[in-house]
Amino acid sequence: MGVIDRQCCLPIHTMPTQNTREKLLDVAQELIQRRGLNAMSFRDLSDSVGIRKASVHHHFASKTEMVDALLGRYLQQFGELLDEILASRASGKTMLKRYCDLFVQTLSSSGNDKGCLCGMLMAELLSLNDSGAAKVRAFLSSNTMAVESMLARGGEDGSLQPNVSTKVTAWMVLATLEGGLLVARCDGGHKQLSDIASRLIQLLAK
Amino acid sequence: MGVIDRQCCLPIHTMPTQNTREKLLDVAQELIQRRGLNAMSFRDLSDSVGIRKASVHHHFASKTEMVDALLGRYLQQFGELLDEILASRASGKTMLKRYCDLFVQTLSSSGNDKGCLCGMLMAELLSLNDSGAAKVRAFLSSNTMAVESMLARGGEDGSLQPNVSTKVTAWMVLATLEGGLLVARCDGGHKQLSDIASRLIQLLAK
DNA sequence: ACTTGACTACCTACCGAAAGGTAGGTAACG
DNA sequence: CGTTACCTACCTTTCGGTAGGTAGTCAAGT
Repeated sequence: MGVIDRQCCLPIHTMPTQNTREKLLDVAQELIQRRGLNAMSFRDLSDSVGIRKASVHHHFASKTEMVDALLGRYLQQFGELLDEILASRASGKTMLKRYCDLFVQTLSSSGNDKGCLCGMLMAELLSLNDSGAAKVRAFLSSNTMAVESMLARGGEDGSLQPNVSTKVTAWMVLATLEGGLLVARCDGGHKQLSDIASRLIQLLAK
Repeated sequence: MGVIDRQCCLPIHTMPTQNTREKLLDVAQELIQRRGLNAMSFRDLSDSVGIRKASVHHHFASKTEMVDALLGRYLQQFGELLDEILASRASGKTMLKRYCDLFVQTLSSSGNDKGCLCGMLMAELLSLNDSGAAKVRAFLSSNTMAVESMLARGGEDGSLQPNVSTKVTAWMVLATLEGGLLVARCDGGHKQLSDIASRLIQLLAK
């Protein structure tokens, strides 16, 4: 009762546990997407959330464990976005457009500053533990599977070339978007990524 | 005369100055391509080359200055490779294949471990100084210009679609290769990147 | 021919800051 | 009374970077 949080002026102990943990993950994700894993520290997290650095260890025993937890959450959230697209009755081409928009929005909603979480971590793969690296690979796998479905759908409904429904093409689409995000982030911004995605779809359609 | 280098058993002062500096850049490039900029330290460099950490500062005043010098060297070397491809009398499609091979070879010659130097640094862009960031952008610019030339050439000689000779398509090609390198490095290796590149060229050709 | 002084390429020893992480305590909740 | 969510205080290691010294090279001056 008498103890007041200096930051938000609400009684500390009335705040649900999950909030701080989720906030830490939010900040961690933000920082990794902007600066990269090795340019982010526990001090950055604790300062942003308003707790002490040591208290972060109450939620995550180590940095690698935190990244692992972050990847778990991210995989689930991204999986839901993929399912949402795949569950619609849109054409394959429209699905692919919506999928590309996920990447464009990452850039346009952040002042052209954020990369893909897994894209950043792919570059810093050797700083991850086995579980973290496996989750990054799981991200790649679930994405290519989703894209493959879209390509197959597009081949059936006539919105995309029928013969592009291959695993390799799905990998190519993912590579283009991940690379495009990386490139556009440090050069032409979301407009550039949007152009790249349009050109990609155009090639797969005609 | 009497003073002997512990490492190579050659008189220290008969060894040309440039060697140590170049060796440091070699090791730095290797480490950045494998682990990333922020996972590499001056101690890593000095240990690999066989001098003391403080002596690295004799060659490079700071870490950012070292990365800047590394990027300068890399830009020049990569520029020569691009010129070599563009100066040949091959078809546009063949040129594009050779260009893609530059990325595939990075992976296949390193046990699927190395990424593109500028690809890694694009992810860690905020850890660079202004000059370094400018050089990364110069890398992107010179690459897209080169690819654009290849696409134009391919449009003329009939080996590629005539209407793909746009800046946007060149950006797309670069994005696919940078992203493909990133993806293949942590999943399917050089074979996967080779497949992605083949599929890309196929789309641009037919 | 001999000395001088600038220069190069290292060295040892050290600095403050920041990193990830630990130990042990406290206050509220159920 | 145990659990949760924090705290202060402190640890070791590593980071980029600095100060100051030493041995050898080399060209100019006398």
